[in-house]
This record gives sequence, C-alpha cells and structure tokens, in this order.
Amino acid sequence: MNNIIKAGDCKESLREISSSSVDLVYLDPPFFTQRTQSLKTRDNSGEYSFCDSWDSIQDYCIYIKERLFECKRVLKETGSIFLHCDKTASHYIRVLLDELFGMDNFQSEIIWHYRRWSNAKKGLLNSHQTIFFYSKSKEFKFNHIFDDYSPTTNIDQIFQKRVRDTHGKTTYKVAENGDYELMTGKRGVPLSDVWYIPYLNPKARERVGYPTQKPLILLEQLIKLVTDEGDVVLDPFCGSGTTLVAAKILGRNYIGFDISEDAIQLVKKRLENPVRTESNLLKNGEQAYINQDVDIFRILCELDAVPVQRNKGIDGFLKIDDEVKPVPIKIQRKDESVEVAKNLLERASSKNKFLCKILIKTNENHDISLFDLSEDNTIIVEQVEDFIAHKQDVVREYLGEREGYLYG
Amino acid sequence: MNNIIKAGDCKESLREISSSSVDLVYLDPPFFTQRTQSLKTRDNSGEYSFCDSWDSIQDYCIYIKERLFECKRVLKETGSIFLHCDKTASHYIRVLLDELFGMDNFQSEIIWHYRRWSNAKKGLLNSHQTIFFYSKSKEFKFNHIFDDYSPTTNIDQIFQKRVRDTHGKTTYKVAENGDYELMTGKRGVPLSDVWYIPYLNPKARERVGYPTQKPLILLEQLIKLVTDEGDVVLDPFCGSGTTLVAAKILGRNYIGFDISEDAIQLVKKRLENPVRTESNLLKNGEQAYINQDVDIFRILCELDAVPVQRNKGIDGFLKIDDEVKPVPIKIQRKDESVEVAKNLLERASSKNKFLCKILIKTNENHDISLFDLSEDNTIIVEQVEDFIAHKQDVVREYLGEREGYLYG
DNA sequence: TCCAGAGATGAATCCACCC
DNA sequence: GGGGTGGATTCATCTCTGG
Repeated sequence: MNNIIKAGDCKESLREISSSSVDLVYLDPPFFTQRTQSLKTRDNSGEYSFCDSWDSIQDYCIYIKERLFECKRVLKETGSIFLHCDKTASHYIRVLLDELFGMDNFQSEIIWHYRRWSNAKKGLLNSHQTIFFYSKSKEFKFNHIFDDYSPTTNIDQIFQKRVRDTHGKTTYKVAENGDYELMTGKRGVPLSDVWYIPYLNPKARERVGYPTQKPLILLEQLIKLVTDEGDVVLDPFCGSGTTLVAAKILGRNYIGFDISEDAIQLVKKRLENPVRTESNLLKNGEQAYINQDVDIFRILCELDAVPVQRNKGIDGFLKIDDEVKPVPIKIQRKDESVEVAKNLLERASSKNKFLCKILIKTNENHDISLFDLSEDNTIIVEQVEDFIAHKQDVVREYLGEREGYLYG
Repeated sequence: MNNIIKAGDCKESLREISSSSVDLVYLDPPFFTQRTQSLKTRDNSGEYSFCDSWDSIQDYCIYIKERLFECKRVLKETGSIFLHCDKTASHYIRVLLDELFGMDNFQSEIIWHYRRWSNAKKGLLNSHQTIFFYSKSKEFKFNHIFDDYSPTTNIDQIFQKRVRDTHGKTTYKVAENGDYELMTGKRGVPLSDVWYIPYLNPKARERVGYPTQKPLILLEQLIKLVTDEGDVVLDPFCGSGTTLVAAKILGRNYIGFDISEDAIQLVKKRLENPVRTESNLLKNGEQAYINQDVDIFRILCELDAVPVQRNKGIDGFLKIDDEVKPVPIKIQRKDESVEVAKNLLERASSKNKFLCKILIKTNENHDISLFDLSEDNTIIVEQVEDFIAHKQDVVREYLGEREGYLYG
C-alpha cells in the first residue's frame, strides 16, 4: 500500500480509493461557525486559512454527509471512524452518523479535555472537544489500552476473587486453607472516554502554524486504539497533517486529502522529518497525580525539576545535568501574592541555608521591589521559557563566586 | 413563593405553574435506554423503579418536547435550563433544545466526568454524562465561579465564589461554613465546562436507594451558577429529589414533580432532614489518598510497579509485561528496621497467600540473616538497579517450579 | 435468535477492630 | 477510648452461558 497525499476536495479524492480498504478514518471537518475563518499564521503569511461558512445548518449537513458516505464505503468491515467536531454542530453531525453507520455502531463519545486560559466571559469556559467513535460493524478491531487504578482503589483487594453467596451477596472467595483466592491477569483500568490531553502549547516545536492543529498524542492514541502496524489511516481533511504524522510514527500507512494546496505542501514537508515534541508533561503525565496541581507540575516538568510533595514553601528542586541541586523552587500560586509565595519559600528554607532559591512568578502584579533580592539569594523568574533556556547561566551568574556550590 | 412537591406527569403539573416564574429548570428525564431501571432501598423496604422504554426515538423526542415546551414557558427571561441526558439520545435532545430555545441561547455542554467500575469491555469505558445548558434569553443570570481545582487539589476550592457588584468591583462570596479562606490574589480560573465529580458511591450515606441518584454537589454547583438565594428551582423529573435538597440547602425555593408517588414520598421525607455526606474524596481531594513520599514513589516508578495507597505493609505490586502480578512490594522506610518492614509486609499479606513477596532494603544494617527467606518466599532486594535489570529472571528463578503462577 | 441469570469488576464508602 | 487502618460491602455496567 502506498501512502497518498493529495490536494483537492475530498469528495472527489475519496472516490479514487477502493472500497473496504481503509482501517481508520479520522475526520476533523471544518466547523459550522457561520463565519469565514481567516486565521493568520504567526509570521503573518496568512496562507493557511479556510472558509467554514454555510448558509444553513442543513447545507452544512449535506456537505458533511456526502463526504461521510464515501468514508463509510472505503472503510473495511473491521474499520472505525473518528469524527472530531465542535460543540456548535456536533449533535447534527451525530444524527448523520447514526443514519449512516447505525445507532448500534456508535461506540463512544470521546471527550478531549484540556485547560485553557481565557478572559472570563459570561458562561462556562469551554475546555473540551468531542470526538465521535463509530465502527463500521460489530466486528470492529479494538486494542485494549489500560490506565492506572485510581488512588482510591484498594488494589490489594483487587486481586481477591469474589463469589456470590446464596442470597446474592458478594463475598471474597476463600480457598480450602482459609486464604483468599487470587486472580491473575490484571492490567489496570480500561481506558476511559474522557481524555485529558494538554492543548498544543503555542510555543511547542510541534506547531507548524496551522489553525486547529491537534496534539500529536491525541491522534496517536486514537490510531493505536483501532489499528495495528501496517494498517491504513485516512484523513480527508488533513490540514497540517498531524494524523498522517502520527500514522507514520506508529508505522501505519496513511492517506491524506486537503482542499488547500498550501496545506498539502506543508504536510509533505512535515512528513519528511516528523517532529515529536518530547513533552515532559505528557511523558510524566501518569505521575502527575502525586503533585498537588497539574499546572504546577507542568512548570516543574518544563524546568526539568524534581517535584517535592507536601511542602507549602518548596515545589521542587532544580536539576542540572541530571543532578539534583540544592536549589529549592517555589511556584507562585494563583491565589498567592508574590510576597506570600516568597515568605513560604523563605520559611521552608530557613533551616537549610540554601545559597540560591528560585521563585517562579505566575501573576502580573509588579511588587518585586518589596524585596531585597540580592540579600536573600532568591531569583525571581518572570519568564519561565527564558529561564529554562539560560537556566545554567542564570544560576551560575547569580551565585557568582560560589559557582562551585552549584556545579560541584 | 411556596415550595411545591407533587406526584404526577409533569406535563400536566407544569401547566399549573405560571409563566415566567422560575429561575432554573433542571431536567433529568428518563433516558432512552429501552429498559426498566429499578433499585431496592438498602433496608429492602421498598423498590423504586421507572420505565424508560419507548417504541422509537421519535416517540421519545415527542415525549420530551411536549414537556420542554412547558418548561420554557415557566422560565423567566433571565432563567436557564439544564438538561441532563445520556449518550444514547443526547444529540436528538439537543436538536429539540435548539429548536425550542434557539441555537443562540445554547450556552454550554457541561461534561460531568467521573470514575466508576470497569469491566473488560470492547471499546472505551463510558465515564461521563452530558448536561446541556441553555438560557431563555441573552439576559440570563450568571454567577461567575472561579476554579482552582485540579485533580489533586482540594476540591472545596471549586466553591470559592466571587461576584462582581454593581460597580463592577469584584467581591468574594463567603461560603457558609466559613472554612474557606479568602483568596489574596488575582482571580482564579473561570469554571470549566468539564467537571470531575465522583459518582455517588454505592456505600455513601447520601444514597437513598433511588436509581440514577445524582451527587448533591453536582446539583449545588448547577444551582449556584445561575440562581441567587430566594430564586425558584424546578425539577420536573425530580426522582429522589436531589435537586430539591440542593435547592433547600442553598436557600432557593423549589418545585418538584415526579410520576411516582413513592418517589414523592421519599422526597418529602428527605427534605425534612437533608443529609449532606461529607465525602472524604470530595472534602480532601485525591491528594489525601496518596500517602507515599517522593522517595518511595520514585523507587516504585523505577520498578515499574503499581502503587498501593492505603496499606502500610504493601507499597505496590510488581508489573511484568504490563500485567500487574500478585507480587506485593514493600519498601523499607528510613525509620524502619528491615525486621519491622518485613513484619508489616507479612501481616498485610497474611490472608493472601502470595507465592512471592518483595522487600526493598534501603538501609545499611545487615540483619537479613534473621529470616529464613526460602520459607516465606520473600525476596529481599539490596540493589534496586540490579533487581530491575533482572526482575523477570529473579522472580522466575525464585519461584522455580511455580513459574506458571507468574507467567500463566 | 433472544432472553435470563450469573460472573466479573473498580470505586469509594462504612465500620469493626486494634493499638 | 478514639484515631487510624484495612477489610467488607454495594452498585452499575458489560460479558458470557445455557436453555
């Protein structure tokens, strides 16, 4: 099977794909936002824009349905389709999916949940998107993915076999010798339909400047779920090509269409050298739960710091060249003034005379002048990214002649 | 305004409510699950059940639409409606809401996310429900709630409420119990539309034996969002009356209908003495369950072990090839002798005849000879790195002829 | 082919018991 | 006796088996 990347309306392009030849279709069709998107790239080249303007929701539905019909045709009997859509029209699209694939083949409504900053508007902060998961038939391919048990679960009890007594009451199964009978084959909890995956960081290297670009890890998870190596993944609205990149990384074949010639050029370039941001947050995400706060944990990850639990004044210790340095880090909480944060750091550090401390500012209030920084050896960091880039230099410079302390 | 609780079809009962008199309608209509829901009370004194079966989705929609129409009529211009539904028919219901309230008055799709049971199911584990939030007009009442919650933060902070007064100045709304401290700094994160609220636990005292009973805290949050004290909350399918209890606790007036006379009796009794369980998980957050310090956790991570949180004698279970094995691991604490650590492990394992146990030594005292290791199947690990490298071999070798136990 | 009933299973509580 | 520990329990799903 050859990989295909082609510009043009997918309605036409899909017709060239043979029936029952694709294992997974992922669609991220233009949203029904009733306005023309003219999003500019960061360098203002403005090339990657598209129009998602329809006269009515009915027109929109017809547009989508025509393309979904072809998608279904090219899917194998064991294949699945993921449709990514926004809140505005998701219900209409799902009605279409019900009609085309059948209500019985609805598998999941996947919620992609992320955190996002925004000015408080009237109403709740929108922080999720929906992905509908339909299979072509009951015999769809599905790979089980397991998650960690909840910290509240009594894992030692999970191994104990259970039986129902004559009254229907569940009790633990006891072996002849009086011990509990144990179970094997435990792999954790099956993956939930709510996925917390951080929104693509605006500064991530992964970003190629295309609007609505999705995190690679989201696509990887979807692909892993219903395909194996060598299978075929198709994205009729491939945009910047994240789906295809994920497919390539995972050893799947890929087919991508997009109406924009510019997008196709971008995809081809991107596929030559697929960049996968090694996000510490995502890599360590499973451990995030031991930290008090995901945001704090993320900053610690970015700093490559060692997290500290259960200490109000110290969130972590600085790591340089894989060595943990006796440099405590405190990250200002949203509800803390810089002063309060600094006091907590001071108090926590009072017994250990650290030669250097770091306070990460996260709020905007400019009251630094309250402190005599040079006296208590606290570096107040305003730009985390800058600090990371020059972490070693900043710390060395600040300590001056005590350099040996940090680097010894 | 008098509170009303009445048995009967809400289609009729709603007609007796005057137009534009209600601030919030919350509906949790029967789901389109095509089966009968029933649950016995804990003391087996009664059984509450209802039937959600319709001949077709169209019939179901008509049923819902007739009632929604009345709901809209009784709502004030500043009022809002929350419709709670499950995945099976949510899209059809939202189409109805669009028609009745207008797409422009769609405010949010609230995702109630929880963790619950699991079973090896083909497909993803369903672990959310959807609540649609529509307003009657653009001038809907909305109280901004700010959120400092993250999975491991004290969940109580969700309810730290701030409002703007008429001069646009932000003031804090103090919680009733006074436990919450005032924030000193900037505003929090505006409340997201994804809410993690634990499912009502089977053992919770809050349970009254009614199927589909919702957590009180979920309803409280909804009510706080769009009403003030003295406002009127209406639930046309009130079931066990959680909505009304929440309204009463928060000082709102309430109107509740339910087809079942039993349910109405239950509600009346429940309202006399509203029980608000102090869920440990909700009160303290997940963090409270995580009692391992960083060092212990790091060793568990290195071992690729599954952490166990509520057991003094067992810190984790061994994982080999992604399968959690019934091989408990105990890591010696700094203030523990090997002997003490081993006794804790023994005691915790006494009823479960694990064929192999692992004790990680972290201190230097060489008192291993105290134990007859071969007898109780405990591997005492002195070098974690070595053990990790040969984890599989060591365990297999140790078990000898019982190999099938670990690898079967 | 379809339905009933039994089995499996995780979350998170309650509560007996033990120092 | 009381604070903490950990064992027991319940419910809601899905799967499987037998008739």
